[in-house]
Amino acid sequence: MTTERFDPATSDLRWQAAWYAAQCFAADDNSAKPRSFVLEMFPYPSGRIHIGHVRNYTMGDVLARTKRMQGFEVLHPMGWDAFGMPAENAAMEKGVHPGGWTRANIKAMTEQLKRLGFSFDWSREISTCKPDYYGQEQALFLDLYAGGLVYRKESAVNWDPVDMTVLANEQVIDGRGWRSGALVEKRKLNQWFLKITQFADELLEGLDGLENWPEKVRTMQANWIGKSQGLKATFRFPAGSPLSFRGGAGGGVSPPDATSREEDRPHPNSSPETQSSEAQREGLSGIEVFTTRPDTIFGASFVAVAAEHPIAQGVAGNSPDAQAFIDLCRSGGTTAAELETTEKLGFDTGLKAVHPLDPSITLPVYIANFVLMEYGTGAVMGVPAHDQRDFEFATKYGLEITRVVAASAADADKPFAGEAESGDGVCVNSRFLDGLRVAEAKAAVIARAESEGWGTAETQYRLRDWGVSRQRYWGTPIPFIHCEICGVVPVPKKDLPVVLPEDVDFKTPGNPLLRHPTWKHVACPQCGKPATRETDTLDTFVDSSWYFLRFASQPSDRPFDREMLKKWLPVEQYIGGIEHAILHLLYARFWTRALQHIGLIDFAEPFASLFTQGMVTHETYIKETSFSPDPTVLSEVEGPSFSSAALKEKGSPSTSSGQTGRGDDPFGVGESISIKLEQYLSPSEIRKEDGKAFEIATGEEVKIGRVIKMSKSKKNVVDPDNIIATHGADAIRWFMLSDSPPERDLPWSEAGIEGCSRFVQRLWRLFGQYDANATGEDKPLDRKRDQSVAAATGDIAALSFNKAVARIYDLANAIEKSAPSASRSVAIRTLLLLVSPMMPHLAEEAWAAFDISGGETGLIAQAAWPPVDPALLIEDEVTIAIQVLGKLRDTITVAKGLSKEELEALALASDKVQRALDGKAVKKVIVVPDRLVNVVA
RNA sequence: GCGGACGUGGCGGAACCGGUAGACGCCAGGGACUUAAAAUCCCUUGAUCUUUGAUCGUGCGGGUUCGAGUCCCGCCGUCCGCACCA
Repeated sequence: MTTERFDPATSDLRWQAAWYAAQCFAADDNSAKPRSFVLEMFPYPSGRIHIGHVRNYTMGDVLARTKRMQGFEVLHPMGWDAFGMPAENAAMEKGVHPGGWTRANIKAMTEQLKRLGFSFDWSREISTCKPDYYGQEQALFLDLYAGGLVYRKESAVNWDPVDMTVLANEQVIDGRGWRSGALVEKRKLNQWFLKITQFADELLEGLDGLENWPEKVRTMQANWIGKSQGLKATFRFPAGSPLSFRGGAGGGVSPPDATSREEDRPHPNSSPETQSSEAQREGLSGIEVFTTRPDTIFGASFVAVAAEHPIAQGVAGNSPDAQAFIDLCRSGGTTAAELETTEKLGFDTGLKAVHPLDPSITLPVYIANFVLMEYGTGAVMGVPAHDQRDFEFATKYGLEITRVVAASAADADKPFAGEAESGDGVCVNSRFLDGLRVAEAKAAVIARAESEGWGTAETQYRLRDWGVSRQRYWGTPIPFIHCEICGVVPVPKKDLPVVLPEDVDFKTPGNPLLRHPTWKHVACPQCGKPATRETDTLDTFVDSSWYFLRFASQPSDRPFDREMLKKWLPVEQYIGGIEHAILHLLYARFWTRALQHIGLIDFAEPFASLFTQGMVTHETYIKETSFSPDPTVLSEVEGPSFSSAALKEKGSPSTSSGQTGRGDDPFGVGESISIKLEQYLSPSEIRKEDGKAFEIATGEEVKIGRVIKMSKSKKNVVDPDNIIATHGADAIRWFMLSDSPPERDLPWSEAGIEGCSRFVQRLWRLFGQYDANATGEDKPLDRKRDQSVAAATGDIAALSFNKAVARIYDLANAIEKSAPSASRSVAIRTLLLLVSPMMPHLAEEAWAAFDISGGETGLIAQAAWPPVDPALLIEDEVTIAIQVLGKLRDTITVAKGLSKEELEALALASDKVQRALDGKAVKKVIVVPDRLVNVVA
């Protein structure tokens, strides 16, 4: 072997094999050492590892390796989130089996991960698509069912009539299925739900204890749960004015939809069944509203209900105008931009509602387009003075705007500056509430409502129960059986796992489980009569809601070993992308609490610390081609096929202004039009020179675009395999840790990876200078060494890898500049240990090749982390900044620990200080020992 | 609209608790070595000026302080999340 250069191509594989042979990353359940569970979010086996994975797993690996060296028993596992739609799409497009496709991807990606030298305990590998995993998931699902946390109900879903499947909201684009392009229908299907709302409060309050989670994630989850407290109040209809639509000419519109709201979001701690009757009653005697501002109740000037509200439906039964208005509401868009500009519209039903605190006041009842059926009671009291939406509505329809909250009593009749005032203040024009602060008034109104029986304190959540049914093949079969006699019957645990049949076909759209000739036919476990299996499968987010438990223990006969979980859980450090801030992390928290609730585990929160890493970004390369269009092409430019092909119109006004320009002068009679086509080029098609980019094929300069997340459509992706082949695993790992703080985006660059590669070689040369027999002491280098260890250790613990990297560069620079000595050899050995978690292959190679191990046998992966001598951390000399009036004028290097008087004297003795003082009298001198002296003149 | 994060050289970014702004890396420039190139090594590198030194400089405007990138008040901008949530 030559020691001239480090050769990753051979070394990487050699040490990966050595680690495997020594089993040095297998976590010992029975170890007496302190434990650490380091976990990165497991990947979906899409086919190839991408650079984001590399960043994620490098961070976790550095942490895991460092912790091992520091004497921890580390659990650092890896697995596969292996169920999901891409496998089925591949099946449909390429005619391969989802299972075969997934397993092939797992195999390929496992090789890629191993090639990067990650210190995973592969003996604990999990694939969620294997029956030994999803079978235990079915068992847990049954346990949750037994614990009352699983229920079934009819619910509206997005149904793609072409693909014959349910689509998630994110998969519906402009009302069409993302794959088929078919108009999506709303369908009512019986679906399985998990009662996450029962834990809404717990999940919210639990966030306070998650101090080692990013504030951002905690905030996002809190917003998602969306707790708001207020009053649910009934505004009854006047006596003697029964609702005309009840049983009236309008065809007896009973309010069947009255139940829809409650069905969509069952209230915490109450079953869906009790809610519907409650809701039905509500439609009769009055209108139930929810408000977070009961203090403003005397400012109410109308009541508004949603278009889907039973009262609106009832009115529509008698009034074509009302029906037309409801239809209008439904046609409105729901995108942010549309909502921003949509005018508040209402339809006066002619109905009146009585103010609960003063029967002499009656309020008009409107159907309004801004009231949502899905939230609260689907009806609001309109208080224009203190709610912006109500304000706009009242302004449009000439309704009264009564101020009931003001800065002070003196402002009781202050006019409004064109908008509602939603802030704090004191109540005015509010009778018994006058003078109370908002918070006091809220309590007073609620108390009154409860004592008089027209309302109750109410907490509303934005969070809905978690619908887990998917009409898909490639997922965990929901372990239930439908029997005509016995109803819905759980599969007995002894019959688990309910295994997915392999012999399915994807030639026709829809769920293959539904069409399978035999699979779904079973005997009812209760009565033994012919019955059918549930053919829905579980949302894949269920799979990832408990996989961390399975990593800690994998008994074959139950989901986990409770005692083993006590040893390893919660996960000490979880690392993954911010894109999972809500769904995955909320579901995993819920699942953990649910398991604790039903008594299966002993902790409430799964992840003690969470770290969300930034994305890897890359600049884009844009080739602009101009051409003069003929009319047929121009018309195509407007079409979706063109605009979706990464094309933008820019530059010339006639093209960028689009429709308007075209209307009166379609093709720019007075000037020639050129359209700029923008086409993205991939980094491999580019050569860079002096900060400019050129297309290799043509030599033409191309525009360097924004640095953005790597994506196929922008072609700004780099393939980890190519980088490993060229530079080795350590260089790419080093790049992932360098420069950018790990929570921020990391811009990938060719120059950057080359720099990393050079540093790998530079370290190799430096390690080659190790001389076990060198003598002599180098005190400053000793100090530098210990300071570097102390700092880097802290930086790694804080996941500030970029800072640890800077410390390592710094130490390497210092060693290179130093003369041979025993200190230098110790420093080289220390440096090697410090970089070993980051560049493990180089470290092992040098450890062995240059005999740096110094008597320690075995791998550097098993060596001890370098110790720090606290005495060496203390400098004996310090550089003192000398300021005059806060401006730096001089620095002096003195022995540490000089007294204030000595420092003051030294500062005043400085020529530079005297020159800056220019004869002015010194008023006072501020001395910060061992830091600075500031002379104030 | 609500919530959150951020704003420092050509670039990525350092800077403990208010105490020498720009560590470390990249890019760039100059030099050494070489027949040459690569590789490597050394030096320079915030701006300006009258350059042994001075002035300015952490998005903008104020303030507190002996001293502010850091604290306070008011703006501007960028990014992210949520959104007619009553």
